[in-house]
Amino acid sequence: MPIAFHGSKTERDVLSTYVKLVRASETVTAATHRHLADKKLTISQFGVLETLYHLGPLCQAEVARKNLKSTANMTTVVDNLEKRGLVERVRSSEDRRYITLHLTEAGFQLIKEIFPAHVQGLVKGFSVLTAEEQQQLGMLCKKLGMNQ
Amino acid sequence: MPIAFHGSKTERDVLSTYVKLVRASETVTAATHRHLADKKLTISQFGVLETLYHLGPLCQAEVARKNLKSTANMTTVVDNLEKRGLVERVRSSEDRRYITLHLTEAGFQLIKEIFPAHVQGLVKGFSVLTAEEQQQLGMLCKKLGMNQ
DNA sequence: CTATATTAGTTTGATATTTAATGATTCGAT
DNA sequence: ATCGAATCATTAAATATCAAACTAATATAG
Repeated sequence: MPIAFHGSKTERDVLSTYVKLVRASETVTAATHRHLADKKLTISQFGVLETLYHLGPLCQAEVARKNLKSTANMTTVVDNLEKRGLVERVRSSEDRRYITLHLTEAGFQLIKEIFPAHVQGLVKGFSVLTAEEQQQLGMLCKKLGMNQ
Repeated sequence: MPIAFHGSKTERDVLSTYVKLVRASETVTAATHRHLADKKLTISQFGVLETLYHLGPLCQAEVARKNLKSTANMTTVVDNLEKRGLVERVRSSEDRRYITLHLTEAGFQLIKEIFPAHVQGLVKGFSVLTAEEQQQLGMLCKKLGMNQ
């Protein structure tokens, strides 16, 4: 017995918009990260490498915040990147609670090599929208993301 | 040594829009699903219950498709829902490859109880946008999601 | 100064998630 | 009628993910 949702129009509209938002995000993400499999990188690992590539050495908690992840999760992801020799952990001498993450030479070369394809994938994924529509989408998403 | 990204304007704009899209999706999702912790439900478990609640009994592969997940993942999530007595697996007699998922009475009561709060959370999350902006956002996301 | 609070990182325990391989079943084309 | 392709579900192995509890280090209030 299917139970159709009989909320108000506002509620039905919000549900519909929400589903579209999540699907758009996940569809574009899946498509643009598909090429990462070739390099045996997960999306999370790519996120860490990209963060360090563009922002330079950062402590784990900061990388976690930028990637919307917990510090516990960051421990695991960094463990796996470290095993592969793509990042290095450096304990800070000023404040010994902090561990600064650095790209190794191998990590730097890898992210430098794959980042352009990532950007091209995004450009292709967003090409169904005009520049103006993309700008509009960004503005609306920014409002949503800043909330809470 | 931070490496600023020096792509074309198009590339920089796409990257910026993409980050906002993902953040919007994850921010709204996290906020609206926070109350699930009270019921010891994960987001994925909620997704399955909600799908069955609104569409009626479905086979696992169908539920997986609607939630953008793999069938292997669905096996795990359903295992955990079944352990708690919230769903039942029924092997189809017509085509014995299929397993139809049914909400149990307990599962039905649970999703019926928590769904309104879920919708209210979404309404609140989206309230930073006008109805027209939400409609616009949905339209743009739909285009993105349909691609690939 | 000392007690308390806060912050960074880890560990543990549980669930999620994917890919690849496998078994069971059905479909389809010859 | 049968062989091969396709589909559904499961398993295995690896990684991800979070909350909660914990350690270590620093900051702050009294």
